Amino acid sequence: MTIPLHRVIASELRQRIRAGAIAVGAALPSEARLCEEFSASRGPVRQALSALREEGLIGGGQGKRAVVLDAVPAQPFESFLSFTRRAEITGHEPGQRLQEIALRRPEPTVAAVLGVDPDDVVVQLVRLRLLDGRPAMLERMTYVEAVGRPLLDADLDAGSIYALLLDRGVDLHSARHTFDAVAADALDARLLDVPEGAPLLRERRLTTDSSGTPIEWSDDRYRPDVATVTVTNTRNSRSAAL
Amino acid sequence: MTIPLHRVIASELRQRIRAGAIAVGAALPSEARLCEEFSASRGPVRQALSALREEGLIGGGQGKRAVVLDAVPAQPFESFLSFTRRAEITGHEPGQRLQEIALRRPEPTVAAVLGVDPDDVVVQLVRLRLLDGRPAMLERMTYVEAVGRPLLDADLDAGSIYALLLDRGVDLHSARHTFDAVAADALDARLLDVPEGAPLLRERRLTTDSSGTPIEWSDDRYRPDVATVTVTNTRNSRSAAL
DNA sequence: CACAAGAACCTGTATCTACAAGTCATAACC
DNA sequence: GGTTATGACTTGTAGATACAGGTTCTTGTG
Repeated sequence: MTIPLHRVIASELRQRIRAGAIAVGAALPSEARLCEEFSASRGPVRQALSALREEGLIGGGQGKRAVVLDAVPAQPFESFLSFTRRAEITGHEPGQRLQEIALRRPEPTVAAVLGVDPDDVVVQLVRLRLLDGRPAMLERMTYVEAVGRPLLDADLDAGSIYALLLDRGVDLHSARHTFDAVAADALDARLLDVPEGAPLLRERRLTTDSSGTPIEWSDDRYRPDVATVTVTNTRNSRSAAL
Repeated sequence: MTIPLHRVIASELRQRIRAGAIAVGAALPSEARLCEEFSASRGPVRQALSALREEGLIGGGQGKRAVVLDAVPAQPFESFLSFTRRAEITGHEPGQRLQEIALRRPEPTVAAVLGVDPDDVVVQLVRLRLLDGRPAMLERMTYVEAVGRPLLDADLDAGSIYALLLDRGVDLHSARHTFDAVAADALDARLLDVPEGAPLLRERRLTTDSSGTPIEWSDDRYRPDVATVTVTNTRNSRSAAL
């Protein structure tokens, strides 16, 4: 399993930036230097720089050397999808309490979003997520039957559903997240321990496989004191992290 | 002013996808075909496909042809930054009412974020943004003096500050947006016409030039019924739009 | 000394070539 | 008939080369 050269270069540069070997505000070595250093042609070097640019780590312009904008990159795919990973990275103790899991026919709107027949069954679950033992987020998830059925037999208080699905070879490829603000309803208020009507950050998420077939639809509500979304965009790109 | 070939290819493909000439779920032509069609080598073609991938428009994998995931791309940089552009794209009539513009010394926290001395002056303004004549967003912006001073003489009820700054050659390059939910305070409630305590989507934004020097700090609060943030991420990338 | 011209350097764009590695449909085989 | 192998096709990676266009420092001139 050989790692592509452009990934090696990107990782190395990321590490130097994170470690402070190249300070924020300082310029990276020129492409020519990097080519020498890694014994590579300009192709892989530019691919690596392009990746860092997408992550919001570096900026620059034609004729100018690339400049370090930030030492902490937006986190990669897994951490964006997984509450558990995110908690680990930020040094908190993740936890969860399953409230309900059910096999039922979806509401028409949910069926439409997932692209399934309203007469087909789906797997729905409600789970309270904890950080260091305190309520942080309430998730209401709906899975298409093929993907969700194995969840009925799994220990969902144990850890990350995302990791579990990856283990089973489910092709989680892309996700569209929509964020807005809502007032806490009765269930939110009780489980998240906030007053009814308190502002919550809502994330609605549609996850699809690599051919675009929907797999999961979720409505997650965060206490705003424990989670924010961060999006970084430069002139030709965007990049985000929770 | 010649437009780079890879941009031409990307625009053309984007247009075909938006127009439905290539349906959602269908496969794009192979790279070899696109090379023939645009009389290009694989370089520009792959650059174009990579751009569409970043936007969440297409997906795919090694050996497989690229597949259309979505007909509506996350909008590019300008629209992410500019309320005015965004409104135009979505077919609404943007408007604004300047509440206040002032030259004053910043609070310590704001000074720290912008990297200016607390004894330096900054330009602060409060503006209510409207969609089709109805209150949609309240923005509280702080500019470093060099950039903000010209704003004192400009007609800020006329249109986009972003466009105005670009005209003056200000190097707006990248921005970091942080989203969360807050309860409306007294000023929010009065101007946005919502009850005090109602949930609002808050965007805090730090805009920098291409060398990473901060230019603007802003606290924008949206009525959640008029704005959501959408983030699309695929296995190796992230991309976002309001 | 100030300013302008030039050289050196850097990134952006594009082409051609070659091979590795994954997917898919067809054909041959048991 | 079902299963496996083969081959065509496709994308991913990497190299070498060339030139355009922007930035920056240096040098020479008024």
